[in-house]
Amino acid sequence: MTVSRALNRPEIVADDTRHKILEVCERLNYRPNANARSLRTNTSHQVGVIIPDWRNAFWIDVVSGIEAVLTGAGFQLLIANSNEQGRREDLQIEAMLSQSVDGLLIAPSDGAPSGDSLSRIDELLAAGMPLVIIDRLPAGIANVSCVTIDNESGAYKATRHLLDGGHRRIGLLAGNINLDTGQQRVDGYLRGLKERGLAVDEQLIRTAETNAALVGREVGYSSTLEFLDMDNAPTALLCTSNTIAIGAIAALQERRVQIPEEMAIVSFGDMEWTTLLSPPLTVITQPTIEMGRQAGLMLLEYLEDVPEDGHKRHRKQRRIVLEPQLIVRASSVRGAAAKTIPDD
Amino acid sequence: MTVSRALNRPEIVADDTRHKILEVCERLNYRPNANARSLRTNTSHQVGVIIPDWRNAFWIDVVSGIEAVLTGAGFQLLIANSNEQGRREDLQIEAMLSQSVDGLLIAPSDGAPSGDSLSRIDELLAAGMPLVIIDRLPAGIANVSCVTIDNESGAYKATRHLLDGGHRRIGLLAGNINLDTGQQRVDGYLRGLKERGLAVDEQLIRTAETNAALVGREVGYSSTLEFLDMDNAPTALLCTSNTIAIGAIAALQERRVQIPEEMAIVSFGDMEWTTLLSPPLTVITQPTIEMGRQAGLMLLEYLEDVPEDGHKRHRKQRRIVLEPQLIVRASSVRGAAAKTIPDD
DNA sequence: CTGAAAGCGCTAACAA
DNA sequence: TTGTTAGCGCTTTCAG
Repeated sequence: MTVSRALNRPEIVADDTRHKILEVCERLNYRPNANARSLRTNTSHQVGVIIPDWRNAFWIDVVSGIEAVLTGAGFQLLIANSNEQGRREDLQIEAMLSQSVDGLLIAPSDGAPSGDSLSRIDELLAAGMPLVIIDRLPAGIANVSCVTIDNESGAYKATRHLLDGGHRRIGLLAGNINLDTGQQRVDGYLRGLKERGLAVDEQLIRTAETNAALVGREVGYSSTLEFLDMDNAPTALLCTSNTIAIGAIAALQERRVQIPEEMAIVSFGDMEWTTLLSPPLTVITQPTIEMGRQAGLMLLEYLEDVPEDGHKRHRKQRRIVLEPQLIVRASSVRGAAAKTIPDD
Repeated sequence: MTVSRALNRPEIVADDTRHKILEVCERLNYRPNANARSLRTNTSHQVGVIIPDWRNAFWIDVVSGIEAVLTGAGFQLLIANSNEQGRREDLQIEAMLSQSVDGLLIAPSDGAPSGDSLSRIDELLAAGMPLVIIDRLPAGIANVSCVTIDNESGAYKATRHLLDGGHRRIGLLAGNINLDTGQQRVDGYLRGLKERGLAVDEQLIRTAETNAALVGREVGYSSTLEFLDMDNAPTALLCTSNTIAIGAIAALQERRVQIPEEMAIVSFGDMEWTTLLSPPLTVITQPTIEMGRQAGLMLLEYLEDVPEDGHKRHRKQRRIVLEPQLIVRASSVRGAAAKTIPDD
């Protein structure tokens, strides 16, 4: 039918024909079938987004950034939660390919030591699928475009801030160091210590097996209790995630440890409630929404880079690293007013 | 090809043929095209979920509940965020129908006084589309299955709790009363007062135009300041949402008002951080995940009610109302230990 | 500018 | 048990 033309490129159809068609469509409540169109054109205007944990506000913010960019450009989002399980991530990639998504935004899960989904990601790249990796960059994959946050820098800033406050023993509640993001935070902490010529006490570094929220809380709680029981307890705590901080604060409150007098505390991730605590929490804010936006924009470039020549163009790989900021509040400084530390 | 058979109903295919087929599929990295299948079978194994604000943990929890049930049953979720805008909601329903989703789960937005999406919902029902409404039930629609929370009861429990604590002037920071949920919370508050024969002071009831998170915070903040400036200020606050509570607490802290001595506070919605506040926050917990689960299960019933007779079966409408619980913490009682008030 | 024909990848129905 | 045919609703190509 000419109907298709009228709907897709109205300009090449005679005015009155077009009006007639549109009117009839309206009356019949006609709705084009997206599946048929996708089948024919091999394009779906859908983009798959795979995140490891959507109960975590961090990821929701990232997705918000992605959404702002991508739905504005006419794409629909298919959002999947891998739950930090490589197997699930794999299945979800599979499902999205079946839906013939036009592109993919993936934050790789920490699971799957099998490396299964890593090789899948390589396959995707080889096949020319528009793909941008978010936040985490597993060691195994190369030549991929990504948007990440400089975790090393964030941890370094936080550590330096605590050292500047006179702390010499800083407990590090690191998350999952199997993740590059986790390891980088440890690195930043170590750099801070090294810069001041301080020795590293391995006992002050605690890690977790996974980034799952519940586990984070539990690890924050129990590790903090262990710290408090040490002969030579730390005087400051650096929590590498919000959930860890929640557990840590719960432990401190339970033991009636004064913050910041007896224990200073800094955490990754600013939340709406961090200013409500007594004292308000010093944090390293992560540009989550911005990370999503940038990743969306980057993907969009690939998406709009139409393969006119029949097959996938060879694309330049791009990397963006976003800088986190330290926001100093009372939890880490005696009598301090809140202020933002500018970037170096 | 017989391939289709081997993949979909392996049992009706000879063993060796099947093995051969599967092996070849593996080797070629074959992936069935979901669009083609949907086109042919008119079923997509996709379910659309439309929520008003995914930056709000409330809705994310609801979606988690839905996901647990539906992905377990082999359905993929299409999640859309209407941002409380009726127009967007409308477009999203439209888009989902285009994708030929098998069913729809909708939390209607408070926008669109046009009633446009209301009539759309009626259309969907008339067309026999499996549909379950979540959390909110706009006045205009009838004969629809839904899962909601008893907001009236929640507000009533909270009010009674405060009255039992000796409070006689309770400020109500109501959200958007254009929403049935908002109005019900006001009703529960009024019932509490009435039961004790107390007069209602309209000045103590503040409402907002929308449920957007930022607005909630702002309204909580400014209304609380106004309360504090009254000659006859309330001695207790009932916040109908978390975001409102955040604003209210910020205002109280700013004015150095002692909680609960000078102002008791109760809020809807338990969050991971509510116990970290000083004092910990008394809340009405809403069974969000359970609401999602129940809605998912309800939809699943419709989905599995296969239209063998060729067209949509006339289905019984069902309604589930979930009961919220009051968790008493120190923010509403002097020197109280935390405890849960059992249902009546 | 509009119509006709073919085919995207799949499955339902029927035939072998 | 397997192969064949047709057609889901759309767009593309080629004729009119």
